[in-house]
Amino acid sequence: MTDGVAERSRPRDRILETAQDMFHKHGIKGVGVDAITEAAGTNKMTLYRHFESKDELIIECLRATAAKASRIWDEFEAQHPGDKLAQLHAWVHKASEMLSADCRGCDMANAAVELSETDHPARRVIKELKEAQREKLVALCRDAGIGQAELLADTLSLLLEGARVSMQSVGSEGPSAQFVRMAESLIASFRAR
Amino acid sequence: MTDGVAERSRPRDRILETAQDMFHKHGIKGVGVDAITEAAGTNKMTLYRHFESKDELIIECLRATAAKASRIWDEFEAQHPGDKLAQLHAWVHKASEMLSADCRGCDMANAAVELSETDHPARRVIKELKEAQREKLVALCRDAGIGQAELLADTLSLLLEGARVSMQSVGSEGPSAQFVRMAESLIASFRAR
DNA sequence: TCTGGAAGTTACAGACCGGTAACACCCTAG
DNA sequence: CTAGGGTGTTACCGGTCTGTAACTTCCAGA
Repeated sequence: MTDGVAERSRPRDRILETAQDMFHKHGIKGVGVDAITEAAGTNKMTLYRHFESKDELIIECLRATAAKASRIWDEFEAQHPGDKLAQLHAWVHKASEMLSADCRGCDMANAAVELSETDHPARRVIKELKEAQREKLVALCRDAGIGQAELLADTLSLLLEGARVSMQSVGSEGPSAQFVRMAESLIASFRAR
Repeated sequence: MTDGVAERSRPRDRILETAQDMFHKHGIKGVGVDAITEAAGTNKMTLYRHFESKDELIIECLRATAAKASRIWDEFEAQHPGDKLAQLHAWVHKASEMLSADCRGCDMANAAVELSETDHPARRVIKELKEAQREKLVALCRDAGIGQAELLADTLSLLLEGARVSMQSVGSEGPSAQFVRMAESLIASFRAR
């Protein structure tokens, strides 16, 4: 009984995609490898032929998620070629879209919360990927002609990160409902300097 | 071999305090009841005589944590009686203090991330406690004479929530390092309106 | 001193976890 | 047609988890 994800692609790809989805929905510690392989229409042995451990699978999932996010940035560039300020507004808009009612937040941040062991191999990967995303946002702000680009980028980052975690504790009617308004007025005030 | 927490208080109190500490440090799913009772200098049977399940213990821990946070607000009032604006700045200062290097974030937010089951009994408690905290911050902003009190309170909430989760993924040198600066200039700009 | 309840101890049930071994199968490249 | 690699199947290992049963020990209050 294969589910929606289990198209006739290669087992490794099905496992990776299914694991991303299940880790996102149920958390990393909330889903076992048996459940992943079953949902992917395969079995545990095949998983362990392609990934040396569950931790490795977690890391690959995080990298894949980051790669998907990176593709969204390419869309911003395609939709507003050269117009960095428009791309920044597109970022705000896209971010607010992802704050839908059943939002489960950022996979990397959630993983950092769940994997509390300070020496967990996924932690350095999370840090690397998050730092890369931060650099991209800083560059976008800078190229959009904003003076204190780092400060704006960091503020927007914290607002989004906070909105995603707030949604999970108080729901979509909480503080996160005002995210767009906060972000837009922030950008306006930074531009006015 | 009793540890630091295991003073000669009653077992229930020791369990509650130890569980708070261990849930905070290692996460809810990262610590079992056996480990809690051992660290509390007691045993599993005693735990289950005082708490009907691990879920009940989790909920009691969250309530206790919220009660501790509430006591900090009393300190603000004691330190700056009647001066709500000073209390708001004290809130910012206290929040930044808690963003120390090994910060593990907000217990309620972390629990919401870990307990992904939508019908988990702790989720409604988390929502209630978080909404109460939000109301307190809104009231503080309003009493400090700020016009758009709800918006400021929600923005500060998201910034703090974001800072706490950001610390866990990128560390204390990330965006959260600018939290005080962001919060203070936010308050200033709201007061200028 | 006696007694009753709280707490400690040991053992266990039943489920799930990550990970592995041994073997059967199928499908494609040569 | 055949050989071999990728895949599926079943069973298993040792460990951990929440939760319970049955029993013993301790201690405070009458």
